Amino acid sequence: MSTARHDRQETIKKATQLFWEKGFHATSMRNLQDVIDLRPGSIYASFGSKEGLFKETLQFYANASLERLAAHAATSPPLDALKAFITESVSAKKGSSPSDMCMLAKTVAELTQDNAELLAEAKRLLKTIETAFAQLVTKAQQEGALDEGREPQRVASFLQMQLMGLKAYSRATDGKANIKALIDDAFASLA
Amino acid sequence: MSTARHDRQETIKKATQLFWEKGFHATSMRNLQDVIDLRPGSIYASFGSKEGLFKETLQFYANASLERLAAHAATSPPLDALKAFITESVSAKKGSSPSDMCMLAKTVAELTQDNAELLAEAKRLLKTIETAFAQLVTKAQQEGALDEGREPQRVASFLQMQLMGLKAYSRATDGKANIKALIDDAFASLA
DNA sequence: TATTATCTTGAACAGTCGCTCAAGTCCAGT
DNA sequence: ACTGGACTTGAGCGACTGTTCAAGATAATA
Repeated sequence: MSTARHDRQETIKKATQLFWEKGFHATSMRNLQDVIDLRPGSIYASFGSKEGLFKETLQFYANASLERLAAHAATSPPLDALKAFITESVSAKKGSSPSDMCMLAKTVAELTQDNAELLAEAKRLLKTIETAFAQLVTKAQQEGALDEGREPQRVASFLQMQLMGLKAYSRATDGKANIKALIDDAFASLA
Repeated sequence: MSTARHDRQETIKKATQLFWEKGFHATSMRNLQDVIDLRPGSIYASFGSKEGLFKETLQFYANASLERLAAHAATSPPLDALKAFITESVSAKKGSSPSDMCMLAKTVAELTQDNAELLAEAKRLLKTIETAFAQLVTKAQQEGALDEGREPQRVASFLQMQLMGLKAYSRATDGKANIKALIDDAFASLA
């Protein structure tokens, strides 16, 4: 039975914060040791390598995103849930989240085939989120809130692309741009 | 009376390729030495530091982008030029450019305040490109190709955001997604 | 309390990082 | 051909990288 003296989930959470802020390469194991308050031996016993730990933080991040989306979907109609999720993702208050970027998109941007497994994992998780989008779009169509002629997968692609663009753009402009207006423009084509 | 034995522009070009592909942190000075075929002493005499060289590659990249846009604008109506520029930027054949991402967006995604000057420079260059977009939008309005009610700056923001999203999304899906369709969707709201 | 199994520690490893500088190479002017 | 000055070279600097492992600390069982 696991009798670890440190909470694994809590460790992953702290590591996620740091990796999300600084990216994979700019985060050193010594940074991590300080932040998660564990010495190398423990980290390597738990996660095997820097890559192993990073992979778990990616999954942790994606999971948290899916849960946020599900929470919106539980209380709002599908389209409203999607818009609320995207708005919340993009316009999170400065400082409340480690980076203005989506951690998965940031990872895909940063890594190359030198870290093929991590790159593939980030792509896979993005696809998972997109699938969740597509399911909500389908639900919206069944409820009559959206034209049935549109292919759900294509709409989901469009939304995912928009979300990536909005977050990247928001970061590039220090959030000074009129993000709300951009989101409205983006959703206009769905109305 | 520059009598340098190596062409400075050519050096910057090669460095741009490498930085664009691997990003700032993952590119080591030893990688650079091999690719641009210069020893440390020469590099530091010419560029001062890794940061100094990177800064020049950012400017080189932005300049090349502006020139591409100008070339389209010289032979096509403004809106067509914009769409052509974006299409070309996003759907460049795999392998022809070092990364599927925009180098400036990639840099903004990667860097933090630990490299404040480089981060600021990348943001500034993105803004420069956006201004060029806005000028073309204004021209389109003067020629009657676009509703005058729209604020050019807002349209330019929207386009910049779309471009960032398209490139990031294209990278995340290995170009397997129907990018053409996404571009059409993006431009649809301007028609 | 003694024993055992598990978890944690931190010094140390080989390798790489960005960078410097004395020595060497090259070429223009005489 | 020779000299003077600009340019290039590459060994090597101190600091830092991801990682290992023998030794120590801790909790559970007897």
